[in-house]
Amino acid sequence: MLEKRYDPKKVEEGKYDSWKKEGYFTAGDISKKPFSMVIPPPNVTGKLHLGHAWNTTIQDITARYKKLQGYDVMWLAGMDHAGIATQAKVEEKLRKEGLSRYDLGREKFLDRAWQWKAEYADNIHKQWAKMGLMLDYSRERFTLDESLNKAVVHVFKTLYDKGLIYRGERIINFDPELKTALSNIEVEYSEDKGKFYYFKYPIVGSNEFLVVATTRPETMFGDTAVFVNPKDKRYKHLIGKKVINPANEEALPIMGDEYVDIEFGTGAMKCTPAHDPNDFALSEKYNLKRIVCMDLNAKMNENCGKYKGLDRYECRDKLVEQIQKDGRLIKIEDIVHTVGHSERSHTVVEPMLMKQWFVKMRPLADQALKKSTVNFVPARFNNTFRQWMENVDDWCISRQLWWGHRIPAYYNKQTGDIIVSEKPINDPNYYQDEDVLDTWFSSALWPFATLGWPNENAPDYKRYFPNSLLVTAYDIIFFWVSRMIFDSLEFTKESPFKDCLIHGLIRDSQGRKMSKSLGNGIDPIDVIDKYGVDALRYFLTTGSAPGQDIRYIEEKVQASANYLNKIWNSARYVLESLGDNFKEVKIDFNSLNVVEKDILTKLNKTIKTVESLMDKYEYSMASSYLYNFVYDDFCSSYLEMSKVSLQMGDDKYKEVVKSVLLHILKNIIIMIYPFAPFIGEELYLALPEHKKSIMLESYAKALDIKEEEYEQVSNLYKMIQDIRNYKVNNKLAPNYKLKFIVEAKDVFPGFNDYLARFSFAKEIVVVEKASSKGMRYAYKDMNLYIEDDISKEELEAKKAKDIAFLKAEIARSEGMLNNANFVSKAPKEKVDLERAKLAEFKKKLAELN
RNA sequence: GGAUGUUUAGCUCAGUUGGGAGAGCAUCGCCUUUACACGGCGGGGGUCAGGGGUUCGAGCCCCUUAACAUCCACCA
Repeated sequence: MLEKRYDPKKVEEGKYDSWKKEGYFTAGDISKKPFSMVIPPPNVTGKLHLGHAWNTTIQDITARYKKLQGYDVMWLAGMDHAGIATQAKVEEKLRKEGLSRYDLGREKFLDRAWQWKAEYADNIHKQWAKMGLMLDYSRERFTLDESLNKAVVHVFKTLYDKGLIYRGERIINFDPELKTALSNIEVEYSEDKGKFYYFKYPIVGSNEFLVVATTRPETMFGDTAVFVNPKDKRYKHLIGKKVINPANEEALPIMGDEYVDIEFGTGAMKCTPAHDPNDFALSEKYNLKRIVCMDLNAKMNENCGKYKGLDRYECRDKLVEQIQKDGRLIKIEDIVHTVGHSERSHTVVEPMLMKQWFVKMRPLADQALKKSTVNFVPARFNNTFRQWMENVDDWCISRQLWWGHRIPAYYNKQTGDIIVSEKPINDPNYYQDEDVLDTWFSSALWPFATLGWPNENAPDYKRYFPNSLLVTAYDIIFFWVSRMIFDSLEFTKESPFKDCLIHGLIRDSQGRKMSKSLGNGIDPIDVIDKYGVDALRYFLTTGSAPGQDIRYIEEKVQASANYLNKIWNSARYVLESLGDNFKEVKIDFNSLNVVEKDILTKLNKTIKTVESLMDKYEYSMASSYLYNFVYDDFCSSYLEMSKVSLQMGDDKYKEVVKSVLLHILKNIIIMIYPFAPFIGEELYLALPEHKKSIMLESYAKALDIKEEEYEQVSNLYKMIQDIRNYKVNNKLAPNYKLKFIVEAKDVFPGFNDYLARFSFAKEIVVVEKASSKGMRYAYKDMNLYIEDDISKEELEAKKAKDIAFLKAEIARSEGMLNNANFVSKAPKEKVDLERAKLAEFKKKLAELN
């Protein structure tokens, strides 16, 4: 027998290990149709947060649902080496030991990184288990695995040979703290307070000077020109002359280009080709020198005279001081401008001219735009993807790190010639590039490289690629989804997955992003310990619209747990009702009483609706329909009715009622199970007949029955509600006994018993024509009179209220029906329905008068 | 500057081809009725952001305004 209370801890205990042990998570039943997903591999940097919990729960619901539907579900487990993030963590740990990575050297450092990985992978495995994820661990991959490296190297080489990967000198975003290049999307921009410095630049051969404003004086050592707009009347005459750079006294040409905004600043702009992408473009156009003035620690270099070795900001202060002493500082304004920060270290990135490896994006992006068949859900995210693809720049893929896939390029020590090779080159005349690839370069191959590709005959690749579904949050579309799409189309000639389900971000109760600095993060494990994992899963995946952000609200998790407790207790009632000698009988729908027919019909409709919504990944709406059925139709209505049904009729019918109860319960359990697998399994195993696990079941199936509306049953439910209402309004105790007269041609068998149970009736009389003066309630083809010492005023008040209501309805209905357009243009059913309503209202009104 | 989203009950949010506005929490009243007090029953509370349009009919479709949010681009 079930405990009185749903206790998540007890329910969850042992189940995950047993599922795993039984091999339920392992795909490979080739008699079934495949359904495949790959987990977005979490970084091996730390604990999983609520965002992961949300993302993986969506996938797990899908996996469990598809499995019950009869698919061979393959949900591949895996993790990401997360180059920058992990290396930063490992280095931080080393720093606490007083070491730097250079003290250890590459080999030993990587040993430490692998140790770190092992430790955190272990954490992640534990958290996945807690969440109940049916991941296929037999196929687990890590982005640095040998097999993935093979794919990475192959992709690199192929793209290089096609000219789609090149090594070139361009302005990249440099993270001075982590000392590596970043791609454009690893830079986050924010509105920061800064200063706008106005300096005098003396004009050569004149007493005049030009005022130039800058936010970054330290880059003045890299200036190679000053630009003005040729249409700018103030400066037009100066073009071709020279000015003195107040930082280093060098003469710079004054040049004209329409790029310069006349309105902005002073209209005169210093040009620093090696430290600004726009200036770089100008340098290409006018063939200007490019002077790098910082080293890889963001310290000033030998081009900066006495400032050499200073930190960039220190240099800025000292230089401004110097210029002020020289009398060339005009003013300093406070401004707010957007500044790029490293996504990982949050330091201000330095745009710098460097030699790096790039993926030439245009051809790949164009192909992706033309050929992608990925179906984004919700569809609007297709636009997000397309827009990014249409405007994408070349992708800087080299990182000055050690933790990652090392670039398979080898340089000739004498000539510097480059060989890109899939196999290591051991020739002593060559040395390998020191850099590694951007983490996303390998993640981009995840859907196929994990399945054995580039071996196109690998069994998993043939069976599970393209993937059926990918689930991720919208903030990862650029980093990952789009890159999987273009790599997949280039290398496999197919889109990597059929559907791409996009969800939002989880925020705190006030709508703020969860972050370490705010200290508003929530550990899923704490939530699970308090409310159970099923409640957390239910909260995360219900009650929100697809693609929207959600807020973490603890009360909602509590509410979810309460709902599960409700299901638990309804199961307890059903199972206790079955008794000891219960034998399930086949339900013959046509021989049932209407009350049973009514609930089975509602169940049927629920199953169909829920299944069609689940098929569309509309988990929130599916759960909402199920909730309404469980709460209103089953628990609040039928479950109470069944108590009467179980006392009616012969023993045979009792067994039928029990079988109906069991049928409903089983279907509820199956439908709630993908959302709440632990309680689902627990209740399933408590059923009198069951398989070894609910994981071996099939999904809920609707009965093949005629789905009618059972008016008499709805009348009964309405009647009960009216009687309860009557008692409350008249301050009568709920169990106060009253006499009822039911006016009806006939009522279904047991009608009086059902009504009596809920109304505590003193007496129920069913007549065809009543002459009662009691309070009257009207239903379709039925009236109810409550015999009581009711005052005349109350009766009159009720009657007046009823009349007013009916008159209003009649007016509304007539308004519609007198509208010739409505009658002629609206669908016939709607018009007929309205006519029927009007007739009913009129009839009732006539009866009242 | 470009794009997307949001605006519905006190709060947090659902609302799938347009056809009588819903949930959770909160609130008020009654009830320890034998599945459940993590409960039951009943109630109150909304000109669905404003304006215009299409339609017989609009929370839903179109236009427009406003506020908030997010992303992309630019910023000497």
